[in-house]
Amino acid sequence: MNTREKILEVSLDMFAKQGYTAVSIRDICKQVGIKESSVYYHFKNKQSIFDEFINKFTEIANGMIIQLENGLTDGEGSFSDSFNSVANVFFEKYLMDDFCNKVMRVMLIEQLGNDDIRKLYREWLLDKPLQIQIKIFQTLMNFGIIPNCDSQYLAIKYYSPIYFYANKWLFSEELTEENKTAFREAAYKHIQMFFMEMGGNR
Amino acid sequence: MNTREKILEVSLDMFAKQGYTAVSIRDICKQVGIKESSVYYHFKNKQSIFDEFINKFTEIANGMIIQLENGLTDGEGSFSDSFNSVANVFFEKYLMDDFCNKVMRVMLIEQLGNDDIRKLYREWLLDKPLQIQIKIFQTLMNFGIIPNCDSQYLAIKYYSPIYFYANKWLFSEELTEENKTAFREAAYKHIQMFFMEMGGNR
Amino acid sequence: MNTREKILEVSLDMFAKQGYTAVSIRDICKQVGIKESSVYYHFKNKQSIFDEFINKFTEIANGMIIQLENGLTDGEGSFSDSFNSVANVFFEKYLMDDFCNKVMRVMLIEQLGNDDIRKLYREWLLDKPLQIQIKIFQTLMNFGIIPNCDSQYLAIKYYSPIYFYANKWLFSEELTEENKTAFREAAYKHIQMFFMEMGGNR
Amino acid sequence: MNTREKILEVSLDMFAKQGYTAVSIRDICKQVGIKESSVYYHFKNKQSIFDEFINKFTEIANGMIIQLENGLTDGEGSFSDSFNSVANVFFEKYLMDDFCNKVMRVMLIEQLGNDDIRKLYREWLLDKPLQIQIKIFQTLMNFGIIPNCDSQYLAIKYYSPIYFYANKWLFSEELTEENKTAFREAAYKHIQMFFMEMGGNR
DNA sequence: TATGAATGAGATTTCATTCAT
DNA sequence: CATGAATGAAATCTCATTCAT
Repeated sequence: MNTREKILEVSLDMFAKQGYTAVSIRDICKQVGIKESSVYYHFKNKQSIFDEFINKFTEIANGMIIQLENGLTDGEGSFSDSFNSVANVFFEKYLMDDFCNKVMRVMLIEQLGNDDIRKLYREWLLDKPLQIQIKIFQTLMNFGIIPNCDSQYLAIKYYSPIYFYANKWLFSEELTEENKTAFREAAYKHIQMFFMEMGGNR
Repeated sequence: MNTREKILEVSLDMFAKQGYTAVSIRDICKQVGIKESSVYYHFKNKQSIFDEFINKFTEIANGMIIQLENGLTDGEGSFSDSFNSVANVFFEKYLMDDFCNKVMRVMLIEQLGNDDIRKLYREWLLDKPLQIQIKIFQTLMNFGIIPNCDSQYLAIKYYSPIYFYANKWLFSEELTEENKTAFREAAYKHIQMFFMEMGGNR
Repeated sequence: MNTREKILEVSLDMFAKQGYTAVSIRDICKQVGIKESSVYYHFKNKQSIFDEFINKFTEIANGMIIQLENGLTDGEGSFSDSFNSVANVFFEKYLMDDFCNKVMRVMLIEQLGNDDIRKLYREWLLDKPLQIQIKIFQTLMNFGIIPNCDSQYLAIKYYSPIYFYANKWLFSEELTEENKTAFREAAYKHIQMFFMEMGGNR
Repeated sequence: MNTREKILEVSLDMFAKQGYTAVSIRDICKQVGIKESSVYYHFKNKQSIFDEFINKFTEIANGMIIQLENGLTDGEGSFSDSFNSVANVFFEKYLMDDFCNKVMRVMLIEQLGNDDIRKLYREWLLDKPLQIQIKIFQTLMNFGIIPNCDSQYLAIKYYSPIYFYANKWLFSEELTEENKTAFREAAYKHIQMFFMEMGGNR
C-alpha cells in the first residue's frame, strides 16, 4: 500500500472514531509515519481527504442501489429468497462493509454542523433505504405476490427496526464481530417475523 | 436573564447546531456579548458548561421515566387513552422539548468520540425508551388487555418507527414547527395503525 | 485574627513555598476564604503585600543587629557564653524564626529576577552576618581575648559552615523540628570545634 | 547556530536571570526572532526546554565527578598540585562554566517550588561537592599525607567558604569577569590558608 | 516524494485588577 | 468590609497550511 492509500486508510479510521474536526493532520501523520507537510503532496487539504471518502461512498452506495433494483426486476427465484438476498447485500455490502460503515459514522457525527453532510446522511440512511423497500413492496404487489396496500407503511414497518438495530449495534459501538452477529440475529429475526405476519394476513 | 443563564442558553444552542468541540468560547462570548475571560467567572471551564447540560438532561429524563411508570400503574382510563398520553409525554416533553432535543443532538454528535456520551446516547435514545414500552406491553398483558406475546418484539415494532421518524424530523434538520408537525403526523399515524393491527389480531 | 492578618499569614506561607510570582491572588483567597476583590480593600495590590513582609523583615533584622551589637559592648560574662548567646539569637530569632525564615526563602527565590531583592538577600544572608562576626572578633581582639589576626578571615571560617548548614537544613526543605534539630546539631558542633582550634592555637 | 540552538541559548540565558516561570515563550521568541508557534516545532513544550538543560547539566556534572575521582587515584604529582587541579576543574569547568552556572542559577530559583529541582540543587551544590572533598581527604589520609581525622569535618571546613563565596560572587550577581576574579581571589586565598593551617598542625 | 522549518490564526485558560453595590 | 461581575493582557499550546529544498 502506498502512502496516499495509507493516509486514506488511517484518516477514515480516525474520522470514524472521533469525527472529522476532532482529528488533526498531526494525528493522522503520527499514525501513518510521515510528516505533516507530506500530506499536502497527496491532497490539496484536509477537506479533500474527507471529500474522497464521500465521493467513493456515494459511488458504492449508488452501485448498490442499482444492483438491488436490477435484482428486483429479475423476478427470478422465490419470494423470500430474493428478499433475503436484498437484505444480505444491504447488510453485508453496505451497513457492515468496513468502508461504508466508517463513512456513515463520520456522516452521523458531522451531519449537524454541515448541511451537505446532513443531506447525505438523510439520503443514505433514511430516505434511500426506504425508497428501495417501497419499490420492492410495489413490485411484489404488482406481481400479486403480496396483497395491495400502503407500500410506504409496509416499508417503514420493515426498515425501521433494521435502522434501530443498526444504530444500536453498528453505529454506536465499535464494529466488532460480536456486534455484527448481534445485529444479524436481531435483524434476521425481525425479517422472519415480518414475513410470518405478512403470510398470516394472507 | 442573567449572564450565567445567557451563556448556558447560547452554548446549548450552538453546541446543538455544531457540536461541542466545533464551538469555541470565543463564539459563545461573541453571541452573549461578553469577553472570553468573563466566562470563567461563571464556569470552571468549557467542559463544565457541557456537564451542566448533561446533568440537567439526566434529571429531566429520569423524571420523565418515573412519571411514565407511575402513569402506568394508575391503570385508569381506556387502553388507547393511556397509550396516547404516554406517547404525548414522550414526544412533547422529551423528544420535542426544546432543551432535551438540543442536548440529544449534542449527544448524537459527540457520541462517537466520547465513551461517556455514547453510553448516555444509547441509554436515553435506544435502551430506556424501549424498556418503557416493554413494561407498558407487559402491564397490558398482565391486565389481559392484550394477548400474551413477546413484549420485546412488540416494543421494537412500536418504538422503532418512532425512532426512525425522530431521526428524520427531529434530530436531523432544525426543530421547526413544520418538522414537529411532520413528526407528529407520521408518529401518530403509526401508532394508530399499530393498534388497528393489534386489534385485528384479537 | 482579622482578615488583613489572615491574608498576610497565608500569603507569606505560600510565597515561602512557591515564590511570589507562582502564587496568585486566587490561591491566597481560596486559602483565606474570601473573594479576590476583597484583598484590594486591605492592600493596594499584590506587590504591597510582599512589601509589607520586606519592611517588617528589615525592621526585625535591624533590631537583631542592634541587639547583638549592644550585647557585645556589654562585655559581661565569659568569652564562650557571650559567643553562644550571639549564636543563639542569630539562630533562633533569625534563621529559624518562622517569619524571618519564610521571608528569607522568598528572597532566595526572587533574588535573581529582582535587583532590589538581590541586594536584600546579599545584605541579610551574606554581608551583614559576616560584618557582625567581624565586629565580634575585632572586639575580642581589642579586649585581648583572642590574639590579633585577620578578623575577616576568622569570620568567614566561622560563618560559612553555618551558612552552608542553613542552606542545607533551613532553606531547602520544610522548616520542620527535625530539620531545625539537624541544623542546631551541625552548627553547634562546628562552633565547638572552632573554639577548640582557637584555644589550641593560643 | 540553528534555530533550535538559538532557542536553547536564549532560554537558558533568560531562565538564569528571571527564573523558569517568569520567562514566557513570548519573551524567548522575541529575543530569538521567531513566532511563538515555531518553538513547538523544535520542542514539545516549555518544560521540555527546561528538561534539556537539566539533563545536559546532570551529564556534565556526573562527568566532572568521574574526572575528579579518576584524578584522585592517579596519586601522581605533589599534594598541593593535585589539590589545586581539583579546585581548578571544580571552579572553572563547573561553578564558573557558562552553561553550568546558568543551570545552577535556575535550580537555585526553582528549588523551593519544585521537589525535583530541590533534590538536584541539594545534590549538586551541597551534597556531591562535599562528598568529593570527603573522598579526597580520605585518600590523603590513606596515603598518610595528612594525619587521620574526621574527614567530614575537614570537608566542611574546606568547602563551606567556597560555597559562601560562590553564592556571593557567582550566583547572586551577573557572572562578569570581575565577579569571577573576585571569587577566584577569595577562594584561592582560602585554600592557601587552609593548607597553611593544616601544615601548621602537622 | 518527502521533509524541515516556519507561521497566522485561534483555542483555552489564568491573572491582577477595577468598580459599583 | 466584602463581594459579584467583568475585563485587558498575557500565557501555553494546537492546527492547517505554505514553501523552499
